[in-house]
Amino acid sequence: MATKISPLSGFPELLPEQRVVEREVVASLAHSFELHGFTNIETRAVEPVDVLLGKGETSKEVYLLERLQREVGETEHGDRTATGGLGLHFDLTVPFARYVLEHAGHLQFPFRRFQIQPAWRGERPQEGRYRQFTQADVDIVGRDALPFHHDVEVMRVMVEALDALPLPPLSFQFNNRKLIQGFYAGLGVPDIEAAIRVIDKLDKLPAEKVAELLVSDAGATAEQAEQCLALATIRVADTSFVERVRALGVTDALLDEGLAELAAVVEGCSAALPSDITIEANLRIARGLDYYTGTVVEIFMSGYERLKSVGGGGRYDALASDGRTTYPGVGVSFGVSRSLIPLLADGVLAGSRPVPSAVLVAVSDEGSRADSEAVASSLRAHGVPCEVAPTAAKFGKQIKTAERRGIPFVWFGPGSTADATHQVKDIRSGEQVDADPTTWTPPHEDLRPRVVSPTNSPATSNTEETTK
RNA sequence: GUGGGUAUAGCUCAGCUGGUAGAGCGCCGCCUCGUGGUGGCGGAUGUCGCGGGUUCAAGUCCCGUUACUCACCCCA
Repeated sequence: MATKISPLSGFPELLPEQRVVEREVVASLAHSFELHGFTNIETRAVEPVDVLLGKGETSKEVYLLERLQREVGETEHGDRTATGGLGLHFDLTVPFARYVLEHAGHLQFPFRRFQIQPAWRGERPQEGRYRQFTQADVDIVGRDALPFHHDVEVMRVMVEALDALPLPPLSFQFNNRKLIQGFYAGLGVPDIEAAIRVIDKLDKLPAEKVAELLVSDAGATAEQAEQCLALATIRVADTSFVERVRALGVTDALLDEGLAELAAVVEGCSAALPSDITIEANLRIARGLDYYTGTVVEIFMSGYERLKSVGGGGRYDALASDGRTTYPGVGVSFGVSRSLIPLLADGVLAGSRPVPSAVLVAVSDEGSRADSEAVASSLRAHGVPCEVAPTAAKFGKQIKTAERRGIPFVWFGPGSTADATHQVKDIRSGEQVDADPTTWTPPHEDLRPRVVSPTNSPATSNTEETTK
């Protein structure tokens, strides 16, 4: 009795041609991170529930693990949360914090690592929001202290890593928690935390409504609310925000520190290579998560603003703590699934072919299959991915087989050609030439499947326009 | 979790006021007896999501259910 097969909402699966894109992107990210000396780790898929729920983000819909065969003493429901039940991690930061504590004795600090793994959240799926998704995190964590220059460094690494990807133009929007907190403190806003949460709603609520909430929730005066909004509307692509903030007339030591840090981050990231990536100071960026203590960033993708951020992160002075030692960290995360799956669905990105083979070696008749296998071995010996035709069908059919699989070349051995030579045919152009199986190699761009942009969507044409 | 929409061939979908299922694309074959793509001709494929009800008769109407999907909420 066959079980009914149907898609599972929120658990996307890619076809081979799309998977080419994801693999290419992941490989490129890993390469970029490694260029900067970040080491890779992979943490287990599960964490104890109390670890998962410890870090403020209690609203996450954690998937709990349950075995079909329960062990003696295990209860059916209810106290799993309290008694060390297991759950799938919902991000890579919480497992990383746990990993740092667990292995602190074996790590060198500052510890620089990247992690590209799936995470799971039981929330309602939507475009760009899945129940299983892959993200790429890069972080630096120190013991007791982590100098500020690492904030600049890690953000720059992500700018460079994303700049190397074939994505629509991205925008990194930075802010600094010290700047906001210092400003609010200097201004005399009674409940700074509440004020930050309210300001974070600026893109959903109109300014007047936010001003009202600042008064009602954060205890601000109307004048203070106005000043908070004035701060939040500052958004510039250089360090001129410093003067604009000063012009608001608030003075505070923490504010000064935040201004200096944000300026350093904006300057440091802008100094990276020429690119399609926009760097901005956007003083309304707050990030709801309350463990951020300094630099904060959100990343947006041109043409895909509806996805909200495709990445984000920042500084957390207490990423992890074992009671005696505190481990501050700074890092940023990029949503691989969130950004790639919509781009694949829209045809903005695609794989050049669904199979690795660059060559299909034709088979004249089943009696000579070994000859074809030998040709394939010669090609593989110098790194040309290839496969042998599945049947000794008519050559026209074998060529069609190659075409359907996106394989650009068909190889004909001596037994198949009029003058008994080895020949290779580019089935796109139809050109067929003599070739030596021990040395022939396809053009570099045909050697491996690669990422292509099949449609001229708004997102990709923006790429051309914004290139200076 | 709340509200809306949808469910028919591998894919995209049509199928009116009920009368035992269709198109395009794709696929296979032939025209062309070992070098594809264009063209022509021919062919195969469906428990019409699932369960129940009304009816002489249900893809179509009613009820239920499941899945998918969109919006709200929240985030990568």
